[in-house]
Amino acid sequence: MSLLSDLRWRGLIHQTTDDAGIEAWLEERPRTVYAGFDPTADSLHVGSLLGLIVLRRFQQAGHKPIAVVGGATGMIGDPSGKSAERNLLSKEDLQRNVAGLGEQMSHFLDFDAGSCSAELVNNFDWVGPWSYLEFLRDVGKNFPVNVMLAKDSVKSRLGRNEGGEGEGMSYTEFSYMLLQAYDFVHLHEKHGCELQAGGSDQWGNITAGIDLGRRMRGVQLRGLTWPLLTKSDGTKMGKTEGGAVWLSAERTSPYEFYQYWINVDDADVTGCLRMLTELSREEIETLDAAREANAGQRESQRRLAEELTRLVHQESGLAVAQKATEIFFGAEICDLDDAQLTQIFADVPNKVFPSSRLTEGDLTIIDALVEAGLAKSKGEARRTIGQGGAYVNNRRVEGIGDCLTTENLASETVMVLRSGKKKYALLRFV
RNA sequence: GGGGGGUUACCGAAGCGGUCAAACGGGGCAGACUGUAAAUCUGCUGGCUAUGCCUUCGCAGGUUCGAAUCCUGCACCCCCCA
Repeated sequence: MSLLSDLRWRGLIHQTTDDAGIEAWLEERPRTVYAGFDPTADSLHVGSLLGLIVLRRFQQAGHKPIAVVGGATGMIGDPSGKSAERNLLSKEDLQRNVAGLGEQMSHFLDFDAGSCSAELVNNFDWVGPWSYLEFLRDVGKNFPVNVMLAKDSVKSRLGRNEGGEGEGMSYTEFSYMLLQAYDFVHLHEKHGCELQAGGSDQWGNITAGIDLGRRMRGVQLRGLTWPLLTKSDGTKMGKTEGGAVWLSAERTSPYEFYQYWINVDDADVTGCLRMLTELSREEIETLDAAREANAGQRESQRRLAEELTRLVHQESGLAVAQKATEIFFGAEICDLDDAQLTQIFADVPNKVFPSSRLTEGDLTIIDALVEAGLAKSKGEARRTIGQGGAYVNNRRVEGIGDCLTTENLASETVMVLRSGKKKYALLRFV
């Protein structure tokens, strides 16, 4: 199957500049494709995962991917899809963020693959040296304002302003598309890049680049967009109450990441499997059929979580996430050492006690629940235990007045206390 | 300025001298069920050194053996008349 028909089947094609010809054009010989990434944070999140995966697929099909980090454009702020003016980031913040993103991308793209090696570039490198006058003369000259005003990203902001709502748009944001358009021309010149891919909200910026290429250099560039990753209820994929789901283990632990995908709705899971994983069409169709027959099995979600966690956090991260899942959902805790427990429960509040309290029988489970913050008062702790909601190392506590002893240690110095289904605390005895 | 009504636990709302740590509903917590879903069902829901003790019904006093409940003053809110 050709790359493009695979992408189509996966639902990754929203629009192309050349529906009829682009498939053959891609089959003809290896091409160079680029996608941009916003350096608004030092880590990518699920929102930008799709871009990485699309580039990865292009590379697997023998094309050369270029990931552009918007060190320059990030200073301006892309108005596409935004209702209000963006806050500008400082140069230093951007530099740090760009470095962070590069590291993450290395897990998705192969930077050492001969002629189709991936490249990571920062558009600050070529935008920075421009002087304002030069830019206006060489680039700005090619942008008819009436065309710019017709772009959706601009029209919606101006329209809102007339109605008295929204904030309109600054000249700075208005200029954003010139910078991104010029990126495309630059990449064509220096890297032979002829195709820009992006989310569907990037269409206006992509076509601006194509127009600029034609005007400045008389070349034919191409564009392709993927649909925005949304859930069946219309909200964005990759958001939790706690904020975005990040790709860095520091911001979103492998366990949380794994859990996010395990919990994807039935209605959304097939789309995620197609768009985000590299499972074959046959495998995905088998999963779909299995899910329709017995949704409770949730094999689809499990595979999705597994594939993505492995891709983002490698085999080791997946193993930790799966072990943590097993434990967080009730498996009795045994045969683990301090280091493993500390890692699995890294996100859980922990409390240190002198070990003498264990040997002297000075620590009742009631006190432990209160001191570890799992109960607001001793009364509440008593109630929880009485109702069968307290667990030590995932084994239900039977006696209300019981004391903890060294017998209860799960490993050398650690004990795991739990209240209810999910509230955990780690007790460390030193 | 005059008259009336209100202020109860996380929220809403009963209670009108003892049986009130305070009905009921929501929320929250725990349990069962289940697909780590939705719905449903059950229990709990001020604190403690715990068959008892302490603190809570706008605030401060008072009456009474006994007050969330009665009286006085204060604060805030709502309505009606000027």
